[in-house]
Amino acid sequence: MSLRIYNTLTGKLEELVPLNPPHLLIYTCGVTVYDDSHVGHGRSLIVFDVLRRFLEHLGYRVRFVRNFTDVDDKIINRSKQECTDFMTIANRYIASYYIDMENIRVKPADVEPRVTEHIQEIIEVIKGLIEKGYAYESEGDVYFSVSSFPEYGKLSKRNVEELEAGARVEPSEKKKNPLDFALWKSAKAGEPAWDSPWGPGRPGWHTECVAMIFKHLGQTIDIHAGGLDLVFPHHENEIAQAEALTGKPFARYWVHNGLVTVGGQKMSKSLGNYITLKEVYSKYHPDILRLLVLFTHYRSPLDFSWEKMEETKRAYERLINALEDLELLKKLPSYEEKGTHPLFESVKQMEEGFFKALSDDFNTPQALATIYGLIGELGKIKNKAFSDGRISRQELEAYEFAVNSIIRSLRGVFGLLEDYKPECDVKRVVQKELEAGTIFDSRLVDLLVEVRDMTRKEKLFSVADHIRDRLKELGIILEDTPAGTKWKKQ
RNA sequence: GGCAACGUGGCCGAGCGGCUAGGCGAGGGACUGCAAAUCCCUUUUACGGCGGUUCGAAUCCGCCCGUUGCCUCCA
Repeated sequence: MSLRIYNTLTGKLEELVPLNPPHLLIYTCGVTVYDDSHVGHGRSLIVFDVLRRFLEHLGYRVRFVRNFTDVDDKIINRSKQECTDFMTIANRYIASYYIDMENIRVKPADVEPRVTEHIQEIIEVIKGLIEKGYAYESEGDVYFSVSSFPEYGKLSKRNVEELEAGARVEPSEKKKNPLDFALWKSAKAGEPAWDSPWGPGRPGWHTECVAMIFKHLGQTIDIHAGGLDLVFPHHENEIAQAEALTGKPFARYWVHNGLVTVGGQKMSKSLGNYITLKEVYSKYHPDILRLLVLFTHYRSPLDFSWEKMEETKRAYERLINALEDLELLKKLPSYEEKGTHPLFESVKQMEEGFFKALSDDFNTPQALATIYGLIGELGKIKNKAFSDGRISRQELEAYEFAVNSIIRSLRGVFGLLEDYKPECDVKRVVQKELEAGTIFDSRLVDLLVEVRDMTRKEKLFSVADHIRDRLKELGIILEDTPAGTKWKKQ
């Protein structure tokens, strides 16, 4: 199986053919570390994390690089506000980023380079561009000359004349052309600076990715990924520099994820409508954000709301219930039945559908639909077993087979259910909170459930209901099933 | 203004020439001591508007309307 994916460069769906199979080189533009990451960053990180896992699943030997922009105007401004140096700010938010990534279950990249550790490589790229006549020095700055690169605009489908007409770029007498962009910025007083052939200064934004890709991946990579808002000018400018310098294609496939909106408007720092990842995972299990992201096709806009988080949470609970119910079904008396259960075939179809959907432009919503189709079938088996008060061995085996298949698919590729263990999940969470001193011991809940079951057998329902009500006030939900009482948090 | 997307049933959201996507919500039923959970049934001209191509269009083409993104830093 291979992947057909939309390439921004060609505007078409294309079959992914790596340059040197089975090796696959992926670069994704990481974050600028001047503040906490928000849901918009989270979506991009989750999407490409899952894409990477899927490609690994397909058998590619993926080398995945994601950078940190750790020096730029916003970081410098922030450091001025706080009367500290830019590195303090960068290090603080890199640490914050790692906490976020752990909490939303995004795997670390194979290489996570920082701009400030690649100044020399960046200078080499700029020197090369000047030598070849694509860039020029001007009063300590260095600019890329857009008019020297005829293919400029090919990624974002713009032409230079239109850009010039609508240019909102501040006119600068240092530039020959308003569209020219800075490769090197001369240092102003009090700003971080590195020595260079053009005097002290720091790199412009777009060169860093080129230099880091050359160093860690090579001159031509397979996939270059990022948010849709990076297409222009960032990725356009990367292509111009890299291809001007090497004369080779820079990236074979350009993959961009759609943006996160709030009330239809782009989530962004400047609009102030952002929600940090920390706020999200302080309220919800990390899987729920992942599920929300994966329920939308990666190229569509995703409108974030807390209502949608609640909806997704309910959908997630339905999934978890279906998995957990295996343990309840095991407690029922079983009997022998002839033949193979048809569910085995459904599981096979689900798995095929799941991977087929992902192969078709990474259609995660379609892949989830196959999973939920199977969950419906599991519900039917459970319903029948509970009303019969028993289950056939064949059904139980088929159910377990299905559960294992769902877990394998969701855990391996989607990065969901990482901490899921049947029967232990809720208790583990409660135990964690116990250690934090915010809740009681799960063994005490077990005890109360046991006592309540005794009162129910004696038909002392008012006592049983009182226990259930009081536990509910404490955030513990009891559910009576034919196979016994189960409890969960919240 | 230029460029690029998008407009699907109560809401969200796949599909992109013929075959019930899926999720959430709502109503009814089964089950239950009562709940919860679960399943079943219903939500039976869903595809912005108007034309066109076709045996057949949500799906292709044209125009119009509306929303958004990019054109400045941005995942």
